[in-house]
Amino acid sequence: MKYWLVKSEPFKYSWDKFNEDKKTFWDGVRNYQARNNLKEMKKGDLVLFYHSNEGKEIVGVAEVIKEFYQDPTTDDTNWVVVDLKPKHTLKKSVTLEQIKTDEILQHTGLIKQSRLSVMPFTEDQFNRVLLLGGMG
DNA sequence: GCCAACGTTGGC
DNA sequence: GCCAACGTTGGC
Repeated sequence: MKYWLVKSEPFKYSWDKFNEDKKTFWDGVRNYQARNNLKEMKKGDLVLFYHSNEGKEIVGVAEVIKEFYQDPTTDDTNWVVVDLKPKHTLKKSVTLEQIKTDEILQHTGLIKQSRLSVMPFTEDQFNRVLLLGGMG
């Protein structure tokens, strides 16, 4: 199983909205590196949900329930989506501030490549987020 | 609102 | 194939 992190601006699509919807297809990815990451997601993989701009914190964990397929919001076959459903809400959000100063998490793409919207996490990094999020 | 980082586009 | 110009993202 693999681990990932996706970003969303809460203004556009928040964790709360995601929980109301019960599931969503992850659309709007228009960057090849992020797209390639989407394509590598397998059913059952766990995905951290990060609020960018507003909040700047990891708020929950989602699960991949359907692997990649053509993005229904465009005819351009370059772009794909995956289906996600909410799994856990973190007891405590893990803030960017914490991530930047944490020995394990400061090495994640969130810090090193701040513009990438879909990125892989290692198991260690993933577990560290759960621990800091009060889910350990 | 500004700016750094970085991806993409297009002229040559 | 290089590189300048431009656009977008996201932190501050």
